[in-house]
Amino acid sequence: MKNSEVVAMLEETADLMEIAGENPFKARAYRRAAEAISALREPIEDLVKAKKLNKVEGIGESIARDITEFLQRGTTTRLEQLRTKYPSQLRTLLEIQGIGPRTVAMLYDRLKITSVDQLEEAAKSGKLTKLPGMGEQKVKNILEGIQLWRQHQGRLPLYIAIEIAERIVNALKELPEVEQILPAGSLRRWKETVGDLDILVATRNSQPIMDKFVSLPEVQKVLAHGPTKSSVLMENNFQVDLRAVEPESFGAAAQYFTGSKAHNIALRNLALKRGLTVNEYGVFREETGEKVAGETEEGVYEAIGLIWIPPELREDRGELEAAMNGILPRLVTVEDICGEIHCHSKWSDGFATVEEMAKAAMERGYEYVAITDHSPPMGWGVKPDDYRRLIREIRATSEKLGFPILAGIEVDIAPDGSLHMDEDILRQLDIVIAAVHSSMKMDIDVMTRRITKAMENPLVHIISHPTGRLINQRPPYEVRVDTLIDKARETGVALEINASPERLDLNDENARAAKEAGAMLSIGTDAHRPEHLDYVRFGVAVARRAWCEPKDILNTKSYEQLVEWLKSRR
DNA sequence: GCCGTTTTCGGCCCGACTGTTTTCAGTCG
Repeated sequence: MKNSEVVAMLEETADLMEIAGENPFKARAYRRAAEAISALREPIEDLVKAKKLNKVEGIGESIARDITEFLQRGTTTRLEQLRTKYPSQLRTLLEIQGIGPRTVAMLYDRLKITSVDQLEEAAKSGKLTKLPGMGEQKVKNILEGIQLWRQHQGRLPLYIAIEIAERIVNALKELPEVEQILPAGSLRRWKETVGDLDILVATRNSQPIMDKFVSLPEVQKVLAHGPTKSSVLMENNFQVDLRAVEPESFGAAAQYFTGSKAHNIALRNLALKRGLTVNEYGVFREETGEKVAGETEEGVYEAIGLIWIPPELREDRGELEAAMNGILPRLVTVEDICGEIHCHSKWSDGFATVEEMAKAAMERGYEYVAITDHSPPMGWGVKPDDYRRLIREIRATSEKLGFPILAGIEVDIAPDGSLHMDEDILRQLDIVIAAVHSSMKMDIDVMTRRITKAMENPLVHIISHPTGRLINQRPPYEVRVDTLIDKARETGVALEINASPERLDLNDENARAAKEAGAMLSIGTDAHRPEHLDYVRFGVAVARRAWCEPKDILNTKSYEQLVEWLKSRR
């Protein structure tokens, strides 16, 4: 039984409890338990066997009993009872904007509506307006919500959301009323996908800003238009919220709207223990109502006895405890990166010459670049004889430019774990990156062995995009990441954080596990054009979300240190 | 249902917006 199945059970229980109108705090307890389980790194069955289940914060006697029963029977008595009152397919209705658990329950109790189709039918036939609290406008909103639900696109990849955010920020900051403007939310935390965008402005006169915002040309629909908050849908139904606050509250609002939700709840609870309440306007003493912070984010954290926490860490994954003890990591930055160590040239599937890629690295202030073109059997892979010529070109270009260019390769790992390139060539190369590009539907153990075998090869320095996922396009192949991490620590092979924005592979959680295990990580952009070198910011973001410091990242090393490290593998 | 450096009972994050309400419930983030 996978942990994710337990999470699904807990979430279904929580949803049905809310629909059934049970004590909302009970439902929240189930939701918190679901979050706790999904953050677990070990199989939940191990915890049950060790009788450590209720050691997990948020899981008490009762939920522990549910989980144990679920592992034995595949369901729980509680869930079965809830399902007799309200069928589980009602949960789909909760996905429609504007419909919550109270409405779902009423729709079912009064009209036996269980599906989106039935809801649409009832809305169109006028049955809904006969229900309490249902007016014409609400029915209209429900119909629109259904339409949106049908064409729902899900979360946008970070790099696309960033472009949208930058466009909006640039348009709004022209207004003289805007004193400060900041995209907050999961975008500011550099989460790999963004569900919606929260933009914050500091102003003393919000109306002109709100009016301009809701009438931006890209806006498809206005969901809300008030003096402190407006919400719109952009193309692809991407929701953008704009919030306005007074400058005195900007820090508190930035903190609040950056989230994550879990971080904020934990922060508020911590504040309450110290007699303080926190909201988006500031930090206040509970007794007197006196405001003690709010203008800056640093001040908000300081008032609660914490040092400022970088947004990338705000996921309630231990950052509050660390900040309380003043031991937050000194997170790696783009400026710490000394060179690009994964990119391609025209020799394989890139679009620029070796020289153009090297110049792009020089322009970015790097100390070095590694050209790592593909091997066969990739269709565009460089054949062994050509690779010898490529190495000569790299050496000559490096000399001509007076700039260190490492000769490298991104060599394909065959299904049996061998490498698709002649060994004498691999020996001549300064840096060897190995990666899986084919036969991705293997058994998990075979795939794990395939990659660990490549790691055992002393010619290999780095494993690129270790899980093969493409965000919103392709799930990771089945592989035991924990085993790869163990092998990385054992062999000294680095695991890559591939910074290509569609990959971000390793992801933040796996990268953090690797960091904590003491494995080396590298950040490579996998650039196929000079401008792709700028993807480094996405790779650094993953590393920061993984709590990485400069020492954890291979290419924060100087050229000399890197060469020494590469040679030590041989 | 969970939890405890005030508590084993009584709290649980909290404010804005909308649409329906004559003062508030539901939803959302």
